Amino acid sequence: MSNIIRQALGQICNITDEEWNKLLPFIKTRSIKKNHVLLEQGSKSINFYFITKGLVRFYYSTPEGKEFNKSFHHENDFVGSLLTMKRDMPSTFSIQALEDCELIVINYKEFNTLYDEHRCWDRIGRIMAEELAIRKELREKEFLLDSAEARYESFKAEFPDLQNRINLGHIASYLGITQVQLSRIRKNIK
Amino acid sequence: MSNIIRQALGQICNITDEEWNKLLPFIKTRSIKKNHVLLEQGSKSINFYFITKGLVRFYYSTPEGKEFNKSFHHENDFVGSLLTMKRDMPSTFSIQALEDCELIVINYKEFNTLYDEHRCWDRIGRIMAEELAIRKELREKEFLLDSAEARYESFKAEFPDLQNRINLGHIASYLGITQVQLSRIRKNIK
DNA sequence: GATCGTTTTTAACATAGGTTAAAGGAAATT
DNA sequence: AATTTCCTTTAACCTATGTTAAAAACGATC
Repeated sequence: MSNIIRQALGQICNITDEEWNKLLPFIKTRSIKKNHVLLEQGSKSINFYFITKGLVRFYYSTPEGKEFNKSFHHENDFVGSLLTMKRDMPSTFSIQALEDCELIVINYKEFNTLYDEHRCWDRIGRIMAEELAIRKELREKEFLLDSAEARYESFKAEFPDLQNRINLGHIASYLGITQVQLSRIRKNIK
Repeated sequence: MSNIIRQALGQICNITDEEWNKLLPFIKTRSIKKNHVLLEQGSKSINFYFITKGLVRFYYSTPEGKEFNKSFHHENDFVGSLLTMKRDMPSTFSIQALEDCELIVINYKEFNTLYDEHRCWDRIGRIMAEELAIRKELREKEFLLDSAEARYESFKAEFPDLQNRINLGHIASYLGITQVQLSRIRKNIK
C-alpha cells in the first residue's frame, strides 16, 4: 500500500531507504464511506492525506448556509489544509468524500520533523507547494478573465474524467455559480 | 543594497556566509521608470526580482485588448513568473512599474543551481512557494464566495497602504469588475 | 488661473446571473 | 412495477455587472 505513495513522492525527488524508513512510522491507512466529512471547516487537522482510491471535494461553508466547492481530488493526489499545517490555524474549508475512499494518512507534525533530517523532504515540500501555487494561479486567472461559460468549458477540458463522477450541482458550486445558471449555460452550448 | 535581500531571506532560513557568497555573483541591481514593462506576457523570463523601492502590477492581457490586474507588489516583495521559472514556459502575464522602482535582479537558472548546493535554498524555495499558495488560495476563496463589494472591502483592509498609490481603474481591474461598477459600489458604501 | 491630460463619476441601456418554486427525469428501494 | 429520493431543467422575476459615452473632478504645467 505504501509503495504507491513512495512511487508518487519518488517522482519528485529520490528518497533513500533510510529516509523512507523514517517516514513509515508516521503513516497509516484508512477507509471512509461516501459523504463522510474528513475535515470540518473551523477545526485543526493533525493529518494530511494521500488518496489511493476515490474522490473528495474541498468546500467552504458560509454563515448563510451555502456551500462553495474549492476543489476536487482523486487517486494519487495529496490533500490537506496548508493553512492548518503551516500556520496551525483552523481550516478554512471542509473535506467530504464524494465516493468511498481509500486513504493514506500522514501526521503532519511528525512529517514536519523530517525537514531537518534530510534535504529530500524540503525538496518534495517545495515542489508540491510550487505545483499547488501554479494550480491556484490558474484558477485565479479563470475567475478574473473568463465568463462562467468559459470556466465550465475549461473544467470539462481539464478534468474530462470527473464529468461523470461529479453531479452538476457540485460543478456549478465549483464554478462559483448556481445550478440554475449552469443549466442555462448547458442549454446555450448545445 | 544586497543586505536588504539577505535580511529578507534570512528571516525564512539562516544563510551562511559561504552560501551567500555563492548567490552574490548571480544578482545585480536595476532601476526602472514608471510605466516600464519589465516582463511581457508571452515571453520567457530569465530573472526574478526583489523590489527594494516602488510598486508594480502583474496583469493579464486578453485577445480583445482588455487588461486584468493579477496582483500588486511593492517594497520587500519577491516577484517573478513561477510558470516561466519552473516549467520554462512563456509567462502568462506582464509586469509593469506603477512607480519608479529599484530592483534586485536574480538570474533564475543560476539561482536554480544553488538547490543542489545547500538545503537552505530548498527550504527558502519551499516556504516562499507555500506563502504564495496560501495567498492565491485566499484570493480564490474571495472570488468564489464574496461579492465585488465585499472583495473591495477586503482589498482595502488587506492593503491599506496601497489605496493612495493605485488608481481606482487598476483596483477595479484587480477585483475583476469595471471601473464603472467600482464607482457604483463606492457610491453605495458612503 | 487657463489649459491640457488623466482619473472618477454619472447616465442609459443591455446582459449575466441570483432566487424561488415547480415540473421533469433518472436512479435507487421496496 | 410502484414508490421514493435525488438530480436537472424550466419559468418568472429581480439584482449585479457590462458597455458606451459624456460630464465632472482633479492635477500638472505653462
